[in-house]
Amino acid sequence: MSKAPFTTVINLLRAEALVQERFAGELGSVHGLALNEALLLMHLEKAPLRRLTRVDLAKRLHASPSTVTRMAMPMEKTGLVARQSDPRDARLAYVALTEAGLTLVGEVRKTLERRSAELFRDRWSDAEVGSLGKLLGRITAGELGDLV
Amino acid sequence: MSKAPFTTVINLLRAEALVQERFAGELGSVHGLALNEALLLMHLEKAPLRRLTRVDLAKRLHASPSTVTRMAMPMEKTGLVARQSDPRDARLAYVALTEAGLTLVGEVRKTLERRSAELFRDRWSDAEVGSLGKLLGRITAGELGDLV
DNA sequence: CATAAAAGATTGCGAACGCAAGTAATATGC
DNA sequence: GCATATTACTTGCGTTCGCAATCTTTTATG
Repeated sequence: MSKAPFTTVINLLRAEALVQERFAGELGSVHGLALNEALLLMHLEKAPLRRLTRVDLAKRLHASPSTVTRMAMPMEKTGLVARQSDPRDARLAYVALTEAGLTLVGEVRKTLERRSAELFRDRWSDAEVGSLGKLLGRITAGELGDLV
Repeated sequence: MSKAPFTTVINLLRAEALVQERFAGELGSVHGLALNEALLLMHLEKAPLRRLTRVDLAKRLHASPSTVTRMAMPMEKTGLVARQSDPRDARLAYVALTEAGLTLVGEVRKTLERRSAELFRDRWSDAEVGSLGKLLGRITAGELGDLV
């Protein structure tokens, strides 16, 4: 019985923690966003009408619907998202990306792309980065909401 | 300018979230531990005298010292860890693994190994799992506290 | 040797989160 | 057609966490 899967999972947890603390700082000071808020905006950007219901967002963010409700509240106040209702189903409350949100998410994406490149700048070949990304993608294969 | 690094980072975040929600449930119901608590015990297990100061634990867990203080409190009550002081430096308050903690962490490790194997059981070759683990390990290369 | 600086640990405070319960609207079954 | 179940969302409550301030102890500096 090999321990390779266990090692891989442990390394995954550690790598994610490192990335999170590397990215959170600049994301907050430059754009005033938490990492989860940035992901929320990026999911909206990729959604068909640039809007998603709270449960759909929750699934994509691996969060609870209540968390999404509370995350959307301040972002609605600052005008990044807007609340939309569905005329055919009054239960639905879409979180919709506004123009301001669309502008911001573009800048956020640039920041994240630059930071991501820095993460692999030393001692990583393009092939290695690509291979890692591909393997990681297979773990979440089948999930909806591709952010890239 | 390629977007491969960005894609890799996004996939890393998503994969970690998936793993966390896959593992947390069983870890809590079977062993009564959160994932972070399990990692804390495993770090102690690998430490020289099976004990670490709170700041050392904080670095290994990517958490703040105050978080470690608060995490250790209930685990001390349940007898998994014990508080030890250093006769040569009265500032230090070690978190030391007890016999009960040592026993538990062994079972926890078995659970995590089994779950990890399940994660890659379908559609993954041994070589792929090994390659993924190796690449992830390079992200956190240089950090102390190997858990495997 | 005295004073300053640094390090480890703890606590108050506020922010973020999940769960469970509750409300409102739609879907399903007889 | 009406009762029941399901779905979407929200809110109360408790838990967890980081930051900043504080205290104690050790180390550095003059």
